Amino acid sequence: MKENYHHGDLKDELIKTGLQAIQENGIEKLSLRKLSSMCNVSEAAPYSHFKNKDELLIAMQEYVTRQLQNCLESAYENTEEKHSPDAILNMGRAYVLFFMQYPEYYTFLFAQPCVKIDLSLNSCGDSFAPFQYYKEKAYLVYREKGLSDERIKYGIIAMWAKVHGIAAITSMKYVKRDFEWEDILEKILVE
Amino acid sequence: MKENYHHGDLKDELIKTGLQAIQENGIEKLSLRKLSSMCNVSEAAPYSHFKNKDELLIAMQEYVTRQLQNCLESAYENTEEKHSPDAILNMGRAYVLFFMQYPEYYTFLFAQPCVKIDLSLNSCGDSFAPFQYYKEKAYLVYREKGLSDERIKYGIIAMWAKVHGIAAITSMKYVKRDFEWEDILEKILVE
DNA sequence: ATGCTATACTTAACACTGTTAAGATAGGAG
DNA sequence: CTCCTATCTTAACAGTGTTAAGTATAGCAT
Repeated sequence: MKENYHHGDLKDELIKTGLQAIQENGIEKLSLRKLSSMCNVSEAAPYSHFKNKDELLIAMQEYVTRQLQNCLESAYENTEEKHSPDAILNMGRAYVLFFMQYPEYYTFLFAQPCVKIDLSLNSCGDSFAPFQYYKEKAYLVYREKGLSDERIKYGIIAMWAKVHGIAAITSMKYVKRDFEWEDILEKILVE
Repeated sequence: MKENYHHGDLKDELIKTGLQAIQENGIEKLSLRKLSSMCNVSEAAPYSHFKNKDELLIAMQEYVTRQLQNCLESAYENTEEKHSPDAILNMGRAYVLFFMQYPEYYTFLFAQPCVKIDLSLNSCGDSFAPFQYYKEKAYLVYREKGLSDERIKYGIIAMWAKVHGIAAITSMKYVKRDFEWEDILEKILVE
């Protein structure tokens, strides 16, 4: 029977239902065994597709990171003047909004010891892709302004700190919903 | 024997050696049983002092929060002109430095579902004490400048976002050590 | 079609986790 | 001294990640 053996798409289903479970109950409530039974599969089945739980979590993180990346890209593509500060603001909005839509993702992405985030300006390797993308686009904006490389570097990191800071705060539990993050973002991001 | 029964100070020792363990290996590697054996005590001993593991973690979080609070207070007390922007900058430095000294504390404090952080301006209840303190002192600074209450409110939250953002980034694993957070903080915090 | 083989799965077991129930100990109050 | 209460121990439970050994199936070669 196809019911039992050869699920066909278990690897993907583990990632997707795992992320579903995280959205609902947070990363801490997710166990490999519960996830397995959600997929109608025995407890050891995931080990055919992932070396261990961490490898599955990394795959899930990569999936989320790609989603976030897509949000940033479409935010950038939808700005008319791509070299204007609007580009930075729009991406910032997208970044914050992403973690407001999926508050559990913030902890999942950044509190787990898997994702590598590199903040040096000249990093191109295994950096956090959304920041990499953000950096490149922001560079174009700041360059248009005629800023020195030194100032651009500081500007980019400062911008990242502000955007990421708002995201960190908004995705915290017990943060009141009347938090006017969008106004604040506009005020501190555009200078 | 005093060796076995009536440890005498177990509650405090659990908190302190627990935090020691977190500093070294992070919150994820800390188990109640290992912690118990570190304190030369059986696995069920902590339950005489805490209802469950979460209650112990909350006590540990409160301990760390008090430490952080002390850092902020002495940073404020050590600024000559208490109503100048220097006060805000000094507290920001203290905040970031705290999480650079104990990088594991950031995840422990903010990724755990225990600490409540309330961001509305008029909150006085179970808010995050360091932010509460930060808010009060910053209010005095902004008031000195003659800003409107509306602008003060935004200013404070924006400031908090920037400081907390830098702290979030610096305490991430894989963040290069050449991250000039102090320069950046000075540039984005003083306006 | 048959048989082979690699892949995907199951079952059973292991060590470890948090937690609880029951009982043992010790220090202090009467 | 006796009893009481707080503090601790031992033993057990269910749940966790992980591994070893075995089973089933799909796809391939023959």
